[in-house]
Amino acid sequence: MRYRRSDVVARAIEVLDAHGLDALSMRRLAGDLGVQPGALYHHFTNKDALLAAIADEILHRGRRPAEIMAWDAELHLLCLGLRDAMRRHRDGALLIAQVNRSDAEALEEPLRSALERAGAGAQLTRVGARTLVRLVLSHEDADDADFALGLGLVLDGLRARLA
Amino acid sequence: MRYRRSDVVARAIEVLDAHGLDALSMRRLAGDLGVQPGALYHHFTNKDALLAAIADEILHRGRRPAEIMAWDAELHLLCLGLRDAMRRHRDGALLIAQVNRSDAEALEEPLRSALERAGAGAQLTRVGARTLVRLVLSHEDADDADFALGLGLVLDGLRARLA
DNA sequence: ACCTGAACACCGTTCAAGT
DNA sequence: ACCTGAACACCGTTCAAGT
Repeated sequence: MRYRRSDVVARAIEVLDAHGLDALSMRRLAGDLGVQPGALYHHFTNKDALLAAIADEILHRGRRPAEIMAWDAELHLLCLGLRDAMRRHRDGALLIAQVNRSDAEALEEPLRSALERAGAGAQLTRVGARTLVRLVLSHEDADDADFALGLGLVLDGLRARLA
Repeated sequence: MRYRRSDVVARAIEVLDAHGLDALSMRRLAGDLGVQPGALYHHFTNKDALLAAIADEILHRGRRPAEIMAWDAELHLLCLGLRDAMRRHRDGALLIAQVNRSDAEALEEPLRSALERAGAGAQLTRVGARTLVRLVLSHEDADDADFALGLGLVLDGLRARLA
């Protein structure tokens, strides 16, 4: 048997979409790939590393090119993009939230730079980016109108402090 | 061996505080209580039911009496109370968030009634309560000043729509 | 009613040994 | 370098049988 690291991630995403995060075990994945469980540890130091690689793949698929626009419009767009990337996969929000607990920087970074360009101080940048990311991650189940309203609440608060 | 349902919950909270949510297994808990694993299933239908009972206990310990005050001050106080209850226990936010995924009503209800008294419509009540609860649950790690700012952002948005 | 004993069907992870 | 085989140390849950 021979396979690449990226094959493991690709197959893992298929398992995720078809059966959910609970079914995504190292043993099952190894079985699907026709390999012994221990073999996966040659490509990933542990399960968290595999989940991080999956999250990375899911998020990079949903990347959009940077455009020049107002800071609040950019934040809005970034949040919608993150939401879309999550929602393309079963348990996407659950997976991203789990990975985000040990590495919050990656997801928050684009939001931070938009807030900094808007003239936000260190605290408002930190709290604004974190609040928006967690809002997206925790509203996977909400419909689009409810999500837009929730996002609007936070953006209003930011506008009141940055206008 | 003889013990009550409440003994199981009490001991579970001790395990939680001392060793974290990962260490809180049915088997370990049974061992601590000097009982076979299967015995716990006479008091709780499954592990989720036990976790729900623990969450219930943690939240009821942090209950405060209702007072007459402005709706935004009440929302602020309810969120602080929820945050305090969570933070009294190791992995408190993680536990509550997990239980909240299958039963969101219980936590949101007090916030909903405050928003309704403020004259919010059905959508704003629903989204406002959900956003605030999830904000609290996702900011366990933030310090008090950052949390207050994050809460202020959302409350500003609500005020802009309810003033 | 409440618990034991024992099983069933799983996990993540490690590691000597093979190729 | 990459994988197998086999083990270690765990899980949640069920259920006949005992008291």
